[in-house]
Amino acid sequence: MKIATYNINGVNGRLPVLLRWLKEAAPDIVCLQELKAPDDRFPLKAINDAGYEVIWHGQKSWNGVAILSKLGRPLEVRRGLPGDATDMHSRYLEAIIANRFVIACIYLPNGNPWPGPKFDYKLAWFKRLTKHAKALLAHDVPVMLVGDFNVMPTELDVYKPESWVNNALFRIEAREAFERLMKLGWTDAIRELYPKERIYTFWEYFRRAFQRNAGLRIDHFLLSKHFRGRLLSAGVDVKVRGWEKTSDHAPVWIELEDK
DNA sequence: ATGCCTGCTTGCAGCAGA
Repeated sequence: MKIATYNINGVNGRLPVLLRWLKEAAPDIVCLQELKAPDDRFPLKAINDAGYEVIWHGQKSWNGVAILSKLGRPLEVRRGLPGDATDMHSRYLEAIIANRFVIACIYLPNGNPWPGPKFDYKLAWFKRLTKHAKALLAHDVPVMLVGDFNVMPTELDVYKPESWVNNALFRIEAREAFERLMKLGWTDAIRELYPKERIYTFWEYFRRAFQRNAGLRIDHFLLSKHFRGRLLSAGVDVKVRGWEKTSDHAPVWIELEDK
């Protein structure tokens, strides 16, 4: 079973890229972030025609998440992260896949500029996520948190760490929040298989970042202990970042042994 | 320190992204 995450940066503007990648990579499950479209502008027919059932939570202009599946329609269990009824951003969607596991599609706030209210919102969101993640783990069923966490966990995840220390994606408070989440018992799937390699999932549009491989690793798969021993492979479809009209993120994927 | 690019908007310049 192949599961992917892809910050698409505009699901309609990038639709040709998305469809081409879906056809080539053929993942069974896909978490999308940054749809940048309201619910009624989601390209449902194109996604269905590509062979996927889908649930989505859109929003005008910004944010928006979706879960695509070839294994039957995802059974939605939650839209929106609990803990703040006033938070209207579409950043969290949780579903059960094929009665086998829970998947949470996550688009964690960017948080820039630091310092400021956006950074405070990021940390607050992180705190809510960690609390909810703890509750999820308490159910003792297979669960994974998948998506754009907008955090580089370590210096290995940044092409030039010293120039990012005051950026919301790499501020120590954000890294510590990520670590607190991880300490609940999650496995970072990419790092599990590649503990020491420089692996990036995002490259800025400017400064010829992609050509220079000046990238960041901010899209992650966090797996509960139930998946131990089932992680077969993982990777980043880097070439997609080089396509015309592409997102600034590349798709990231893992392959799990079927059970 | 800022902008670099890019998508989105009851758009045409400003915001957000990372």
